[in-house]
Amino acid sequence: MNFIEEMTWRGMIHDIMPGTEEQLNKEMTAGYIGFDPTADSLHIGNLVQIMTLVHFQRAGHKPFALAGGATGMVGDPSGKSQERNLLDNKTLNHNLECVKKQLEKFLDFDCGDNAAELVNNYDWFKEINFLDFIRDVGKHISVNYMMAKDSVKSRLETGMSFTEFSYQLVQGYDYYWLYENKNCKLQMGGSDQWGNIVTGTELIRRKGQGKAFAITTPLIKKADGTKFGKTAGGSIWLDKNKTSPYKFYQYWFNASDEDAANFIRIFTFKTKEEIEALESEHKEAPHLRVLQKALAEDITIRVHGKEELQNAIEASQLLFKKGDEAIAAFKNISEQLFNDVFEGVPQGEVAMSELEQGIEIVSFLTEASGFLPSNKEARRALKENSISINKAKVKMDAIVNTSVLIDNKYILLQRGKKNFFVVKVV
RNA sequence: GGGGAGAUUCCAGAGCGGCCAAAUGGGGCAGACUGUAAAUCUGUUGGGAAACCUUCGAAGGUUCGAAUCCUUCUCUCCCCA
Repeated sequence: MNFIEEMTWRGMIHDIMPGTEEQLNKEMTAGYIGFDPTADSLHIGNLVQIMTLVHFQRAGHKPFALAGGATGMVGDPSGKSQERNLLDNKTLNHNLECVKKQLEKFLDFDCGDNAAELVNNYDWFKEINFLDFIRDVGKHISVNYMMAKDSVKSRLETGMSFTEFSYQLVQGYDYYWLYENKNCKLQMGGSDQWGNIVTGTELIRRKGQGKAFAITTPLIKKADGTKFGKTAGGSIWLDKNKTSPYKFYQYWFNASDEDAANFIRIFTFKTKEEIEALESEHKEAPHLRVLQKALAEDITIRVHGKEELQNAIEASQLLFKKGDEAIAAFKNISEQLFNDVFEGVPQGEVAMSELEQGIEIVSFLTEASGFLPSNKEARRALKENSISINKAKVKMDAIVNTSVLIDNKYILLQRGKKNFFVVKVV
């Protein structure tokens, strides 16, 4: 199966420039995707592009991952309704380093002819001065053409700086440069990048008299219409310090049936047969969530490794066990495992001396442990019957004392099904 | 430079000088139903046990009383030059 076929059945192709498939079938082709250093970590939205590059490499082509040291300084207006604030150089460089490190984890940089390469567009842009750029590059692209782009058109009402307006030319030049210097004939990216990519192929056609191609991936959507990769707490990051492996695992595990079926095609390398088998298994016994499980395991292991996955699974099992079973499991846990398992779960501390005297539930939930922000919130939660201590629901008038200690050290607090909090007694 | 519009609680968006901690929708959280799913229904969504306290871009002022009136300032948007 070739690259295009692979991408097609996985639902990862949104738009493709005519002639692309012929080019890919003809020879080993170099292709690239750009990543902007807007944060100090990539998030799971970028994972689509990463997977695309990996598929590309697996199909025998040569992938380039471009870190946008230069484009990051300008700011891509695509999909943005407002002018963006520019990052200062220090932040930008820090972000760039972090992003580079993450990208290196996914691609094979040492496999001969089609080994992946990492490039930074700042390396060629730092040599270019403004006058040369507007003479040699700007001359080939008309303002009319640039204005016709969606990213520009949609901003005509609210306004847009010259800086952001120029963005497509800067990105276009990247493509041109890679075409000239690395024989790169394909650029891929999210569907919002189509305009920018096409400016590049246009530049290659006019300035380089060459032919270059483009593929975009669809914007990933969830069935309920909410944004993919975002939770109330923010993005799901690939950096485990920003999103713990436990949370990361849980994000995928909690995917709806419909989403899980789409995600497993996009974010794993499982074959069509494997996926279809999983799907029918899932249909037989939906409550087992085999689809979500397979999805979550596959991605977590690739991003965080086997060990972190194990911890995430153990934490999940422990936290979602029912009643006595959970407590039993909890009691047997070693301190080491406890720390690993609950790394991503918020924690607080309470003094043993206080606990011995007994603490009224409301103040235990707030001042003593720091689980909930205010007494009012605590009362509300108790009224809603949503608070559990060690998996058992508690009432408004409860007094917390040493009798609820697990292993003489911990208390597991919980609000609702999914919000956990560990109190360590010191 | 000239003219106009606006800034409200997480977001959008109402808001007669007293009955406004502030309508409504969205989002969030929780409960029921489940499968740690979706859909649906219900409750809740500044702090305080309460009296009451702190909030409606900022600072002053008028008033017994201001998110609502006045002054200045800051910021945003639109139109004209």
